[in-house]
Amino acid sequence: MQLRHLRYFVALAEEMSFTRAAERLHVSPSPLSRRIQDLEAEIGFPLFARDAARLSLTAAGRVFLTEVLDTLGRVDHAVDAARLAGQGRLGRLRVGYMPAALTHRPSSRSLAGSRLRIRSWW
Amino acid sequence: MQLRHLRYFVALAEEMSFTRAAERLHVSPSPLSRRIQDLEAEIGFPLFARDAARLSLTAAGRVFLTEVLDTLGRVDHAVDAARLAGQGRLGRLRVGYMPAALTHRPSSRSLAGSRLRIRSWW
DNA sequence: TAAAAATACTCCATAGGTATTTTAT
DNA sequence: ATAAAATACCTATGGAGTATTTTTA
Repeated sequence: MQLRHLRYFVALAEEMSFTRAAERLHVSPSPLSRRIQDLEAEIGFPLFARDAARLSLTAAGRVFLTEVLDTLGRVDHAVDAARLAGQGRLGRLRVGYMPAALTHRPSSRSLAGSRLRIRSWW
Repeated sequence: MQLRHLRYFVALAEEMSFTRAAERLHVSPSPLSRRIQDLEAEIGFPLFARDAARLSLTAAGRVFLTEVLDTLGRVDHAVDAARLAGQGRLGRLRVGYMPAALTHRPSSRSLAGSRLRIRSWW
């Protein structure tokens, strides 16, 4: 499986038309059709239902779309985060659990000495 | 960028040797070397430092490794989740915020009628 | 000098384009 | 009959293998 296949899938799922999705991807409908078939063959189940000339996502396809959108977003994020780290603008991020933060907003003072800043709260 | 490149990167980052990583990937060291170069050229910054015949990850490379491992895990998860959905064994998952759950374990009764079950708690 | 990585060169697999056929409206 | 998708066929690009060179310990 290649990222290209996933991007083709997203375009088709969002456009729901091989013709329009192909335009958006700057390829002709033919390779798009085959890449989608390749993808479905590889994962072993259909992502689209082609019955009655109307394209629709299968139940599996709907879940796959959600997951794939998340995955593609993370690919971009991986590059961004690595670039920032390379520029020294991002260190290791430690994620912890802070019971008091569930009810009280931490003071800026408690973050002194780190590069962390409070950007949002509820 | 292709998933293949990311898998090659992970293998090399974990083995820290083109020779060993190539074995693990069942390819020869030559294409591995070029795919890594391709990847670095594409993202625009080096992931490995090759100085003094000793391979090491750059700061950017360390962050990229973390992010990419997460991404690759999500690709697998996307397929698994979609397959389950196709078999009718997974519906839409709604994630919410439940204040009481922060201090009290929800009763099984409160989940009656759904397919949700309590699998772990703290 | 030995071992590992990079490079040169060739071959093959995968992806894309165009033309054509099929299918449903 | 028309429009969209699938298929056939050919071409082109990207990836892999082998052989060779470079580099460093």
